[in-house]
Amino acid sequence: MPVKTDKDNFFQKVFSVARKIPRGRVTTYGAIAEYLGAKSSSRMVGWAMNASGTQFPPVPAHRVLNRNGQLTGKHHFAYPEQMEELLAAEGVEVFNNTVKDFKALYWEPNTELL
DNA sequence: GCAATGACTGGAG
DNA sequence: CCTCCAGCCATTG
Repeated sequence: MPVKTDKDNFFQKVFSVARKIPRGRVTTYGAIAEYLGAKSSSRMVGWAMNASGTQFPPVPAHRVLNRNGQLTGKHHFAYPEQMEELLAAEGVEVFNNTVKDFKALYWEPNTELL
């Protein structure tokens, strides 16, 4: 398919998948990285999310957590509380920087999206 | 071009 | 689920 957008293609791919995360569900950086075919670049996913705040439409980065279901990136939002607020607004309970029943809310793009 | 950094992950204890 | 160790790779200085 005609893509050849630019070097920021990696970021766009991350944003594209992140926006497909259903409301009230969460996923991990590794899941997105794996879906992109670069599971080894899970760190880059996090880096891409760093630019999510500058992208439009806004990317639900609050639905992206680490493998433990922890809100590792909460500090990168406008304010740390925002991540919990957004998750709570979607019915996701957060306790001590960790999503409650994270395992049950876990959403894998390559499995449920397709 | 090398060194340091990071919103990470998997395995082992 | 928690902690420690080592690997991975794009971005930045």
